Amino acid sequence: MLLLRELLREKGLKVTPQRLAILQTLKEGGHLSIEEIYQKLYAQFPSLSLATIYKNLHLLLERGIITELAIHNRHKFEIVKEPHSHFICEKCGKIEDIHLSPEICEKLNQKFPDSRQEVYIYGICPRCRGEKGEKE
Amino acid sequence: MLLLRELLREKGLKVTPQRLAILQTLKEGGHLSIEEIYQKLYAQFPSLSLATIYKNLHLLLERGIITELAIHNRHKFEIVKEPHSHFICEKCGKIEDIHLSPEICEKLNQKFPDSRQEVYIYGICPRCRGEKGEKE
DNA sequence: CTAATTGCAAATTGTTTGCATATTC
DNA sequence: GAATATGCAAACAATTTGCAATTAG
Repeated sequence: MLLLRELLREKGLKVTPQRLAILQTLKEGGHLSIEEIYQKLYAQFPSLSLATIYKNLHLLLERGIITELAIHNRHKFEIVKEPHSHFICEKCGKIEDIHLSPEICEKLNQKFPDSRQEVYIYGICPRCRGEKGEKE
Repeated sequence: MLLLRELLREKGLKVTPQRLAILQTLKEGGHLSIEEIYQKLYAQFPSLSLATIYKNLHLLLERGIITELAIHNRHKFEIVKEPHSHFICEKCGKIEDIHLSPEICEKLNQKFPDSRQEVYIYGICPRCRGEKGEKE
């Protein structure tokens, strides 16, 4: 289990309540947009400014503490963790971490050594698929 | 070889010089951002407005004539063609179409039936890797 | 105490909208 | 001629910057 304050110190960043809160939110929320982070934090930090979030996300990206997902035009961020891919439901918009099978990963790595693969799978999630009364 | 004007008519869009130019540019350029399209067209169409490009790209997306690539935060567009993936050079930023091996495609389709996969491979392209005098 | 961080307001950049004019079919 | 498209300017939204006040180490 990663201690957020240590993570920050390790990377040479000061530990501030705002930073911890941003990381904590990402940790809980999984994949969040800037606006979502702002909304979630507004309750505990009415003084928190968007500028601070922007500045921090840039810093955290730079230091490799978080990554940015390119889900079409909605930027999402998540804390760096083990390599994984993403499934995006085209109906409800939910994003889920998925793990490709070892064979696929191996094949990709074989074909593109020394590279980083980002795989996005767009489809309908089980929940949306299964629901009888169409949600929308 | 696809005739752009027919493509437009098929989809119920009127054929205008601006539209043709935008499509032509995309066809030649491969993957272009809005700004890039604008730059390229400015020479032949000094009157062309960004608003027109925005409006047209939305329409073309809607009708499935073009697709949008989510390359981190730089939106790129390209004309719809056979399924393919993209390689992005982290050094020079070049984007190249790549084709995954049939085995990988098959495995992905098996694992995620009825879905669309977007695969981005980030690495250093041969040109950047090979050049002795570092470009930057 | 020093350097980094915050948060405001202003500046900048990116995108969308309304509407009068022009164009396509 | 009717419906659609263009392009301008204005509106709106997203992101960045400068800076004085505050905080972490």
